Amino acid sequence: MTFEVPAHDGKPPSRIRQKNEQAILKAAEDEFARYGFKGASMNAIALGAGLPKANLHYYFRNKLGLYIAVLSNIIELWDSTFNALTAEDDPAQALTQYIHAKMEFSRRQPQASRVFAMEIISGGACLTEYFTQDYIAWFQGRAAVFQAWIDAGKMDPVDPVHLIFLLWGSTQHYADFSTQICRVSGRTHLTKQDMQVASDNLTRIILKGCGLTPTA
Amino acid sequence: MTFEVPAHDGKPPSRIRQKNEQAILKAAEDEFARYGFKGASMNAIALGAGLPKANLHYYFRNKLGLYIAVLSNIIELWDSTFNALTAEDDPAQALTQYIHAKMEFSRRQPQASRVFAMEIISGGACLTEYFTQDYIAWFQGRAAVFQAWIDAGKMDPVDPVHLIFLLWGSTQHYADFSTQICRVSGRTHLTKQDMQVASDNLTRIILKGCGLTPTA
DNA sequence: GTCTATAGACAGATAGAC
DNA sequence: GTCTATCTGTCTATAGAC
Repeated sequence: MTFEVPAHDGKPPSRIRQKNEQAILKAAEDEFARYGFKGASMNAIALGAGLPKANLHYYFRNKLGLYIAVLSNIIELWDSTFNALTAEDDPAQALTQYIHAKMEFSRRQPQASRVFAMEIISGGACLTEYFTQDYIAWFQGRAAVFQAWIDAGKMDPVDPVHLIFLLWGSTQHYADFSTQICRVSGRTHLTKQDMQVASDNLTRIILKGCGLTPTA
Repeated sequence: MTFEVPAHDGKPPSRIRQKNEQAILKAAEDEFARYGFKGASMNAIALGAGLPKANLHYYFRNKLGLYIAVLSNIIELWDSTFNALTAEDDPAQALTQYIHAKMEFSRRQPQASRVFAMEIISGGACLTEYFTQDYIAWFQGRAAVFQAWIDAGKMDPVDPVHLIFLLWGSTQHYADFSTQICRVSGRTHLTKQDMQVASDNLTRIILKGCGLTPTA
């Protein structure tokens, strides 16, 4: 899961370096979320970070290196949340928490979700080394948690793999498609309260749909 | 819902014109689905359509005009499917059919779904004239169908608006994120059978989650 | 209607002074 | 570490011959 590409190695990062790298990564996230890898402009990222364009190439080898760095940050965040689920958990409680965590992520870091979405929609060429055999094994291990719940009679025998896609698709939709959601519901942005209502509805339907009783 | 931008007006379209326009629209759909509006290249579209680059500007005013034409085709297709739902329908049967129709759309026209997804993720600037007051009214009318089912005691009192987002997000996920779905499940592409299994699982969970009994 | 040639803007990347 | 100036290639769009 680690394919960070540091521009320079060995030396301990100075305070200036850390601050500038963070500013660049933030500006890059916004630009890549809006235009994807190919459509993004290094010049626009430099402007957003408040630095001359040449400095980007000092901190990151090139456009692709910067893009990979942004993607890595996102993916680590996602995987750690999903790893919290275990076969020993109560499925109703665990799924409620997971849906809530994913929705919180969609609320707080929508740009990160969008960069990932754009990359996948574009064919995911930059993630070929991420989707390794190790990743497939990891995913199957995650699906096995759901299967364990089913085998223990704790939930309906739904297809675990498709349940995962349902969880991912429905929660990320609130980050990736928030523009559409706002327009049709006459909002300028999704508030914390809007997201709470959305999260509750989603939890209610999915839990009941899997034969689970909501937790108090 | 109609903002087609013909490059030339009045005259009846010749056979050559129709054929070339179709070839351009198809190539444009592929290019825009992969790179979004800004990242797409008119040169690549021309290559894909088997025409010199200058001919694109003969048939379409400019890059934006071509993009709008592609987007229009997509949106008309989506809306007509959603319009099929009425308050008089049996909700279980209607939702089953709608999910199936949306999944069929994700299977047969994934590129169209991706162009729309990219546009929304990018902020939907090109769709501002699409999301009018008329559209909001239309969307509320659609949500009212679900509310009618609820008021008639035919289904659980879920939030109709969020149910719609769930239906859209979960079905479009199979078009937009098919790359990721294929990678984690070790497939090269999603077969008709894969999509049938996905559709059945989705229908099962959502129907039960809304307090509906699957139709025979 | 078709296609070659090209204009003019902007892309990513780098050299080299400070 | 920072920043100006610039190189090279690609972008959209168009002019004008056929």
